[in-house]
Formats: sequence, C-alpha cells, structure tokens
Amino acid sequence: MKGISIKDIAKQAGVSPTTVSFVLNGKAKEKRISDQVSKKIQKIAGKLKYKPNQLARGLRTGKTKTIGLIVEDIANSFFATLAKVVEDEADKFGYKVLYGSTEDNTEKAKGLLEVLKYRQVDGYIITPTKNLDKEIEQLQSAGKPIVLVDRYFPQMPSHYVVVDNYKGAYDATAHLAAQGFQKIGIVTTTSDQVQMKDRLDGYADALKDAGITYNKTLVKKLPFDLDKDGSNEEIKKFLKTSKGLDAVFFATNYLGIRGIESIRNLEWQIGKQIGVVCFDDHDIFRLYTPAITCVAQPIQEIGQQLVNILMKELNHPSAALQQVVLPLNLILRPSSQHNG
Amino acid sequence: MKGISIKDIAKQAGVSPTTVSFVLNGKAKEKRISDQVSKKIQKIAGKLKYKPNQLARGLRTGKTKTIGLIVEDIANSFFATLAKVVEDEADKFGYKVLYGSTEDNTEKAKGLLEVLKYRQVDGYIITPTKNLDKEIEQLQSAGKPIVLVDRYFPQMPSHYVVVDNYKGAYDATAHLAAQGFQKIGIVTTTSDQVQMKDRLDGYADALKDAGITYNKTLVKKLPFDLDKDGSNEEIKKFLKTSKGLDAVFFATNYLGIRGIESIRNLEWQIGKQIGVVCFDDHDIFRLYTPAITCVAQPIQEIGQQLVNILMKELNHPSAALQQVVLPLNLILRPSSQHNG
DNA sequence: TTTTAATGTGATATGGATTACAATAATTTT
DNA sequence: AAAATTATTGTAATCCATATCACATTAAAA
Repeated sequence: MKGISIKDIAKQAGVSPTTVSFVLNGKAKEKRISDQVSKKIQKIAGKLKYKPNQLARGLRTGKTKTIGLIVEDIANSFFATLAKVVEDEADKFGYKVLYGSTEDNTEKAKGLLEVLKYRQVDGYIITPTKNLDKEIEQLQSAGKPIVLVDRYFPQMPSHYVVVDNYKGAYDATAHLAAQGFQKIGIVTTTSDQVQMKDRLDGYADALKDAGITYNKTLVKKLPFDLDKDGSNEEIKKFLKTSKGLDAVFFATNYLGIRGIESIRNLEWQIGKQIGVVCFDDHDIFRLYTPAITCVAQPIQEIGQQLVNILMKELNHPSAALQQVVLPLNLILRPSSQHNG
Repeated sequence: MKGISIKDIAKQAGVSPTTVSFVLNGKAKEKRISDQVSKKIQKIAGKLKYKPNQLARGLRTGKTKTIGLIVEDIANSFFATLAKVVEDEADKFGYKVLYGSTEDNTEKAKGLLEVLKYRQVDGYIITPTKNLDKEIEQLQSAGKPIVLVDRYFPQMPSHYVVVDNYKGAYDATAHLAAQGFQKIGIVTTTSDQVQMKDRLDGYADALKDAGITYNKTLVKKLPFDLDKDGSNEEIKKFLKTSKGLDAVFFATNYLGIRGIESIRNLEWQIGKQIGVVCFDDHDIFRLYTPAITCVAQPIQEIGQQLVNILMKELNHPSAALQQVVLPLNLILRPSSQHNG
C-alpha cells in the first residue's frame, strides 16, 4: 500500500538517505560515492522497485515533469491528434501532459492557466485565445517555458510552432482561381487573431493576383461559439444570397464540415455548382463524394517540434526565440475541379 | 515568482499556520476559531490571492486532485469527445485529468498505469486492454477508485460505465434484416474483450431471430494495429470474396470509416449494392452520401456518469458496485435502406 | 612531522500544507 | 476561591526527496 521511500533503501543499505539520493540521481561520481556503496544501493532500489515520489521531488525541486497543453477544443480532430502526438513525444522525455480546452474563450483560458500554474507544470504548450498575451507574458517572466501553437501574438516575442497560414490560404484560393472559378467566397471565423488574419490575407492576395476583385460581401465570418445548427443556417443564407458565387474556401476544418452539410442541405452539387476547398484535412474530406480539396497541416511535425522546443527550453533555456513556420500541403481532390 | 504560502498569510494575520489551514479548509467552526480571526484570515488570503500548493498538500494528504484517464486512442473522435466531457465534469469537482492512449496494447497500458500510480492520481477512468485485469485489481485493492469504460472484465467485480453493445448490435443487424438484406456480414476487431464479443453475439442472435443462418465466413476480424492501408486491403478482399454479400455491419467507428473508404475504392454504391450500418456515430456518417445508419453512443452521458461515480467513490467509498449500462440509439439513414 | 587536500558520507534544513497534541486564556462549576 | 471546563490558538512532527554544509578519515604534499 505505502510506497517505498528513499529512507527504506537507506536503512537496508545501512547508509544515509542523502547517499541514496545521490546515487539514484546519477550523482554518485560527482559526489564521489564509492562504487561498492553505489552498486549496493542500485541493487536494493531495484529489488524494492523504488519509484521516487514525484510530489516530494516536485515540492523540493520545483519540477513536476508535467507539461500543460491548452488547446482550443480537444474534441476537434486536429487538436485531438495533436494531443496524441504531444503525449507520445513528451513521454519520451518522461513528461506527462495535463490538458484543457479553451473553447476559444479567454476567461476559460485564463482559468486553465491559473490551475496549471498552481499545479506547477514545468512548461506550457498553448493555443492562445485573444487577449491572453498578458497572462502568457507573466508566465514567461516567471521563467516558465511556453511554446505557442496554431497562432501567436505578433507584437509579443515568444516561441511558437505554426503553419504558413498565409501561403496555405493563398495556394488554396489561387488554385480555385486557376481552375476558372470567378466568384470565390470565404467562410471564416470572427477571430482577428493572426492565424485567421493570415488566412484571410492569403485569400485576398490570391484573388488580387488572379485579377479578381476582392468583394467584402463574399467574406462570411462566424463566431466560434455559434452552434452547429446556427452555423448551418448562416452558411446557407450566405451561400444563397451571394449571387453568382461559384466557389468557397472554408477557413477551418469544422467550418468545412458544417459547410459541406449546408451545401448538402441546399442540394447543391459540390464540384459542379460550387467549388470547395478547406483548410485542414479530415477523414470526411478524403471520403466525401466528391472528395474535398484541402490544405493539410503536418500535425505530427507540429507536435514533435512543440515538444522538442519545450524540452530544449526546460533544460537549457536560451535567449533565442524558436519560431517555426511549417509548410502546408495542398491536396487536390475533385471538389475544386471546375466543371468537374 | 514564488507563490504565496500559508506562512505568509499567518505572518500577516499574526496567527499560526495551523489556524490559517483550519480556516481555509473550512474547519473554522469545527476547530472553534473565532469569527474575528477567521474573517481576518479569509480577507488576507483573498487579498494575496492565495492558492494552495497542490504538491505540498498532495504530499501530506496523499490526494492530488488529479484523475488518470486511459483511453484506447485519444485521436479517435469517440475518445476525444469523451476526454472533453471528462475534463469538463472533473473540473466541476476541482479535478484535473492526466491522459494516455493504450493503442490497445497491454504493455503500453501497464506502463501508463505505473506512471499514473507513482504520480499518485486519486482515481482512474480506464478503457482496459486485454489482460489488464490483474493490474487493475492490484490498484483496487490498494484502495484506488477505478471506473472502467467501454468494456470491463466479466469475471472481475468493478465499477463500470458501458453501453448495451449486445442490443446495439442486435438492433443494427435486425434492422438490416428487416430491410430485406439477406447476406449480412460483419467487420469487427480481433479483440475478444466483452464489448466486441457482445457486438458479435448481438449480430449473430439478430440473424438467427431473422431466420438467417450464421455464416462464419461473413465475419471478418481485423487487428487493432493494422494500419489504414492494410485494413482497406483486407476489407476489400473480404467484400469481394464474400459472394452475394448485400450488407455489412461495421463494429467500430474507425472500421466503419475504413469500410466506407474500401467500398468507395471498389466503386460499389452504398445503399444500392450494399447496405451499411456502423457502430458509433461520426460526422462522416451523418454527412456521407448516402448518410450512414449507425448506433450512436451517448458520449455526454457516459462521461458524466464516469466522473460522477468516480467522485462518489473518492469521497464515500462504498461496497456497492456501480455498473451502468446505457442504451444506444439506432439512427436510421439511407445507407441501410434496401434498394434505396 | 605537520599541514593540506582529497575522499566518502551523514546531519540537517528546506519546500508547503496538514494534523496530533500541547498550551493558554476565558468561563463555569463547586 | 479553587477546580474543572471549554474556547482558542500554537508547537512541532509529518509527508519524501534533495541540496547544502559539515564532518571524519585517509592520502598526499610541504
């Protein structure tokens, strides 16, 4: 029932707890513990299957070997997959993960940060919400390593791993234009954070470069917390009232999923009546008929980079900012073929 | 940088740490601390924004206010959604969640249990793998509350929250039969754990009750760790070589997703050439053309029950076993309409 | 031979909260 | 007025690992 403590080992080995601690923490050489004693302690620890009490160790050292993962929504396939990668990678370093979803709500995010803070996680991987920069800066200046993901604050120095949202959106839109679509709309979120802003900019610039005039009425913004049915209504209304609209770019995976549903409700033929491209891949996009062209994020790579950067910062904090922008992959499928 | 400790409050209030502890833990009355002192302490604690150090508290009390969540695969939408519900529910009680994925691998599961154990989580929610019963029993007899989910060990007493797999599979299969399908196959996993066994039994009994002979060659079992491409090959082979097969029941959501992909690769028309029903709902099933009939799990309810039972056991351990079997909901869609 | 240095290990304080027990002051009882 | 209660609060031990400093012993250097 009770755990084996360092004292138990010390008693059995006939040495002091200090010596045991040194040996088990690999400081035997440094602290000049004799090989004899060292081996004896190792052996006893092995026999008793000693596992250090992480609470006690954490209390003393201030390190909990735990990282906090704050995502927008763990139920979203992108973040769920990311969580899995992060879990696996962190495990390689002996770290566990405490997670939380913000629902894109700043108050909820602040709450999560606070809980994680007084649970003393060693470092954070955060998908920040709007206005979370102050809290993040506070943590940073308290010496806590933080790596942002999916988005960041342009005016605030920080480590981050993001994707090239601008280019992704640009490529997606340019592709639609190249296919001959003329009136290309975008369904995005009301968020004015950098990742959405970049996507919108990419969309706008691609239009411009294709000689198509940017038309404000073809930009539909939906709030994150609008539910499925509400979104569907809004999207349907947008599609119906945008006369001549022949293609849409959905700026997130869940908007894409809702978009497909809306288009289906309207009984429009994707590919024939309306071209579709979506940001972020998803099983649905691959399997839908017709399959949906998308801009795929390298989730595996994102997760690995996140954890690697965090571990580096935990072990050898450096002044240099690690800012990674990963390329996206435009996957062509029938949904964006004109007259397909 | 440093946190506010109980000592800081004690100093400011001019009392001992003991008194502060009593007051902040709501034991003021019980320990007969005067209202005056009590209020003063509360006020100071509020002003300093005191947050107890969970490590220290955990070390002393043995309670970490953390629960371990072990799922099969956090990237799977069912488990991801469940994780979110569990997170939200646990939060209501002030608990945080440490999670891990087993990949249906017993060794990995054992590793997770061990890590969670020496991290001293207070309780567990576990999707057990095969042969994990011994480890679970050990934890139970060490007094750790455990609630199993999705599956359990029939010969081992434990708390659990599962769904009525037998009836779900029965209803799904019976529905196919009622629609006039004659040669109904099932694609399931090689797992012989109870949830899969029940699904297979439900399938078999429904066939029998419909006067259809159970045909062993119409049962295709795939190992969990077979990758997407491998599964697709196997499923295609199965579909092609089962002469006269006119409907399939996929026993898990990921098998269903792969099944749809396989059928699509074969260029068969779901609904027309082959009826399809799947266990577990998914965005894809709702949106696919034709939409896929499925047996939907009440994820919200599952998560709530899990956390509620766990909290009850954490606070007032009882001898009674909480064993919840939730009903499933057969959602009819075009994929299972004969000649549809 | 004496001093200095190296070697190997232990005693103790620390981190922060909880709790068994002790202690003091205030009140009531006899 | 002395004794017995009761009301309030404090002291110190505890959970366990770790870091600092100290100490004893032996070997090397002066």
